[in-house]
Amino acid sequence: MCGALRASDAGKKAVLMGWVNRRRDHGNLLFVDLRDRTGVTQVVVNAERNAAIHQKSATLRNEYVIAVTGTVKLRDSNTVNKNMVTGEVELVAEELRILNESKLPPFLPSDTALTNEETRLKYRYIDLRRDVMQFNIELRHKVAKAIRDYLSGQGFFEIETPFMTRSTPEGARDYLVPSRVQPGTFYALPQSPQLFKQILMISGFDKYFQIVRCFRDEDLRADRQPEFTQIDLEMSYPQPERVWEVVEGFLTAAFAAAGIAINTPFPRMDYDEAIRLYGIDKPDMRLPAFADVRDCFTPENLQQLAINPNLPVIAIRIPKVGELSRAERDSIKPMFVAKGGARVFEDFKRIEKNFPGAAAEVSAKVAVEAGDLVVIVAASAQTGEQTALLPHRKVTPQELAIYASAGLLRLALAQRYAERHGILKRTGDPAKDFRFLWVTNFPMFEWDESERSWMAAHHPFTSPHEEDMPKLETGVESVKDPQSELSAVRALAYDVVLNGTELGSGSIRIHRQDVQSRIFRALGMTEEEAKARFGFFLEALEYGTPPHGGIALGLDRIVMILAGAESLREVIPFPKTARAVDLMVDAPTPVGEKQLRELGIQVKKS
RNA sequence: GGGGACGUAGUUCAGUUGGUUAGAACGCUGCCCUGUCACGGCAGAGGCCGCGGGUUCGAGUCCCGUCGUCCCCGCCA
Repeated sequence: MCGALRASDAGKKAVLMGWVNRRRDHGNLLFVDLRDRTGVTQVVVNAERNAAIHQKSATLRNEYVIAVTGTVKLRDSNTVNKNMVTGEVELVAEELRILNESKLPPFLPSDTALTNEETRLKYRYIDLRRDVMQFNIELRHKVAKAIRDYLSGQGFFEIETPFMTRSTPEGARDYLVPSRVQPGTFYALPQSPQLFKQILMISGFDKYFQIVRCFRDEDLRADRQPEFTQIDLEMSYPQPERVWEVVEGFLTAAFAAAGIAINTPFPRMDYDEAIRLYGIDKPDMRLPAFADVRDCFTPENLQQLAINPNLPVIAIRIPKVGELSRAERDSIKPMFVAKGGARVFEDFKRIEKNFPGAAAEVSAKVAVEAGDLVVIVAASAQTGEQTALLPHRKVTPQELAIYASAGLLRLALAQRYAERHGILKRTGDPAKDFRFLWVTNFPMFEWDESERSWMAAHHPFTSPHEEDMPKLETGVESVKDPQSELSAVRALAYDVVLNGTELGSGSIRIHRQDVQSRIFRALGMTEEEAKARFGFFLEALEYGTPPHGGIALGLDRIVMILAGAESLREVIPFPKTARAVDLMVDAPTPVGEKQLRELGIQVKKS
């Protein structure tokens, strides 16, 4: 291979095949950098030594595919290229075959400037030849293999589940596949193999995993593709800690495959605590938590600052930002996403000037050091009285609005000043800091204001905490009652978070049919509705279901972080654009009348 | 569904207040060159300024619409 030859190979015969990466023509002496996925080796063609090959080599162009037979030669010391692993040797061409010519590609794999994504995606096969993409795809393979090997070693079976399955319209929108044999009916592509893996537990395969494609018809983001790969696993009889142990085990193996050692066990944090300290359920632990500094101010201070004294006053500290100009400080307010009466009291300098006592206490509480940026987020004094909405939550909706606003600002500030403090820098930084975290004890239900109803926060197969079970028995009206005790039910659910990215989400499942029915009832589903949607599953639960639980992690996201990439598209060979289009194959497309007729489908002409 | 950024040569970009023939670098083509490695030198080709409409004596530049790519909010059990 083109990355294989070393000084120790000098004198040997070798055959290299690959692409012409670059050609340097010196007249009677010509160099060809020959590239394959392993690297680049310099081929030398000398007119004096072999006129026929020299003549042929003059016709070579970038991206031609060639085979070169020759002798490996140690380079003279003054011509060694220290930037190449093969730089101590070169291949002296004795035979040259042009295996295929190439049109001039729109961009070259060896280009240093990155072409726009539209062109890259249209000519993805050229783009994938670039060494970064070759590295990322190889990394993806290594990570997936390490996980497979680890889980197999732990006694897990990899078992396939159907791609053509049943639509269960909850959660994300389904991709649908029309049935020809039964016109008017549709399969759905799985959003996750959730019910199948639970049924595999009922079937006696007590440790299951699958590296599996999942599909969600929702709008895309840099870290969200409509089809994506999950490391899906389920096991019988686990405590949450046992699932976490397995995940920590395969992540250790996966990161080791990328040459990175990580520490286990991962720290754990309650959902409520994550909200209070970071304003988000997937905190980035590389940055300091924020602090409630309400007590640092006197009631008079708060009044003068027009801050609501009954709600948290959050101090955000971003380390090592350095002195900010007046203009920079003024620009903080516009980047703020305000929720529910939250405001930024951005000019901590002004607070220092006008309220030196309070400012000193705040500085002490958040442990300010020279060059740190401190921003205060609080509710304005006009915020209404705390309503009794969700009285059973530890964090009230008004408090949540402040925490969430502060959480968004914290990340926005950290990203803006990433270059200065170096903490969130993703690319080009070899010394990477990986902070894993288990977030646990999520609420079982979330209040959906538009539906005026409680919804399952994770999914309806998640087991509630044993001691919260009685709170499910609040009557049929409770699902429509924002003040019902449902708000206090905690789920045996957990997320694994890395540097502010949700890597995966799992739970201990419900294994008793009566509990499952109670959850459906609590969600306002009648027995008939539940039966119509999940009848097969409710029935299966009745035939000796072992306690079970599991998790699913996003493989693409893991590889993205390991690759230091900003987008999933950098670690997926054939990704889709923000409008869910494949620019290379040009999908989706309209289909012909005949195909539609066979499926019994009519398309509305617009 | 909403907000923002961008679209000029094959590629990455520049293009002033609306004003003559739209530029640079890389790439490409030809010629020269025996130690380069992002080789070098000389010469050259290459443009529907995303598309459509408008304003204007005159539009890459201003206005309206439209298409595409990217980022964010909503959405993602």
